[in-house]
Amino acid sequence: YHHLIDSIFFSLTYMEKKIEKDLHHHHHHHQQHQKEIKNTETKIEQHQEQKISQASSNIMANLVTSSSSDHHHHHHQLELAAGNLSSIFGDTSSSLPFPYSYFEDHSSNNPNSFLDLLRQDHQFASSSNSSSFSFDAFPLPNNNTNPFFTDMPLPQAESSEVVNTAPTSPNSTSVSSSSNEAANDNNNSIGKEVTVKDQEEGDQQQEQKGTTKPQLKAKKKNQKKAREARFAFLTKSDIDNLDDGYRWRKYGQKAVKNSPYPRSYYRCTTVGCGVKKRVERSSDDSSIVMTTYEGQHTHPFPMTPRGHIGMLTSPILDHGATTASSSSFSIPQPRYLLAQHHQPYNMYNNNNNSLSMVNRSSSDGTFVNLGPTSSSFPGFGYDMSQASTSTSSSIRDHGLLQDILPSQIRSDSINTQTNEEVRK
DNA sequence: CGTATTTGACCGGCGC
DNA sequence: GCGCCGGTCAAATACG
Ligand SMILES: [Zn+2]
Repeated sequence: YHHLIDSIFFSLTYMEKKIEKDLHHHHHHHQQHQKEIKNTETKIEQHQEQKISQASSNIMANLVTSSSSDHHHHHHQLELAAGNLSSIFGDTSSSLPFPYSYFEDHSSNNPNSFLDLLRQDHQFASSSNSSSFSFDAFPLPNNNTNPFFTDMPLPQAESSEVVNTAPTSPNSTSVSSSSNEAANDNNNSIGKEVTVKDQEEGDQQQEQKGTTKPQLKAKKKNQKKAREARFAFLTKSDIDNLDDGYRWRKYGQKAVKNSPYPRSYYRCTTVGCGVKKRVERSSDDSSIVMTTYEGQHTHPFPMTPRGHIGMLTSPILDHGATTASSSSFSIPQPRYLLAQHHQPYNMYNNNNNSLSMVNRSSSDGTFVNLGPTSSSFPGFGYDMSQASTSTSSSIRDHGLLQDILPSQIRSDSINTQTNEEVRK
C-alpha cells in the first residue's frame, strides 16, 4: 500500500476565458495564495498563468479530497499533495473530459478489467472504494505495489467550479482537462469547439461566452493544429512510470525549469493515434508524478496479451524506477468507448456542464459520465469527424468504433491476436 | 535485425 | 532581431 498512489486529476485548460472567469470569481483569494505558493509559481509561470493556477488550486483542493478506499491512509498524503500540486498545475482548469467513460467501456470489454470494477464502484458510488478496482483498472503496478491505483482517478471537472468530488468519492485523484489552445481559439467559439470538442462542448462554450475576453486573436485557430484537449492527472507514486494500458514511445525529455526532475514526452505508439503525454515529477513533492495527456486515443486500447490489460498483477512497474520505458504511466484516458452508452447524465444541459459533469462524477461516484456526455468528451466524442484534427483521421474511425463495440470479442481477439505486447 | 530510448539540434512563439 | 523556452525531430545508441 505504501506504494499506493493517489492520483489526482484535473484538467488543465488554458482556456483563457474560463480562467479569467475563475479568476474573477476567485481572484482575490487567489492572489494571496499565490504568494504563498511561490514555489509553485515558478512552475506555474511556465505552464500557465498564475491566475489560472489559483483557480485551479481551489478546485484541486476540492477534488483532492480523499480517496478513501479500503486501503488506508494514503489519503492524507494525497490530499496534501494535491494542494501543492494544484497550485502548480494551475493551468488546468476547465473541464475535464475524460474518461470515465472509458471505464465503462472497458468493463464491457474485459470483465476483469477495471472498468467493470469501476462501474460498479461508480455506480455504487461514491464512497465505496474505489480503490479496489482501481487496481485492476490499471495494469500496473499492483504487484509492485503500487500503486497508484488505489485511487482512481476521477475525473473531475476542473473548471472553475469545480466540483468537489471529494466527499464521497473515494478516490482522491483529481483531474482536469482543458483544451489548450482552445483557449486561444476560443475566441471564436468555433475554434474552440473544434479543438476542444470534448470538453468543451457544453461547458465551455457557455462559459466562454460569458467571459469576455480579450484574447488573442485567434489567428490560426483551427488551421494549424487544432489542438486537442488535454487533461492532467497527478499520481502519487515513487515510480515514475506508470502503466496506463497504452503503449508509449518516448520522444523527448527536457529539464524543467525549476525542478530537479525532467519532463518526458511520450507519444502513443499506435498508428494513427496521435495522443501524447508528458510526465514529470513535482519538484515540490517528489512523490507526486504529474502526467498530462493530450488528445484521445483512437483505439480502445492495446491490451496486453493476456487478458487484462496490462497485467494487472504483473509486475512490472516496480522497479520501474529506472526509467521506464515505454509505457509509462497510467491514466485513464478517455475512451471512446462508450460511445454508445447511454448514459445517464444529462449533464450538459446545465449551464456549466462542467459542473454538472463534475458533480456527476462525484456524486455518482465519479466518473462515469462522460462518456455519455457525448459530446464532450473526447472519448467518444470525436468521432471521426473530428478526429481528423491532427493526423490521420482516417484511421481511427472505423477502427475505433469497431473495436469498441465488440468489446468482448475484441478481447478475445486480442488475446489471440496480438499483441504482442510485451509484458515482460 | 527490429524496435525503443537517448540526447543534442531545431523550430516556432513570445517578450523584450 | 535576439534570446529564452517549451516542444519536437532524428541520428546515434541500446536492447533483446
Ligand atoms: Zn493511442
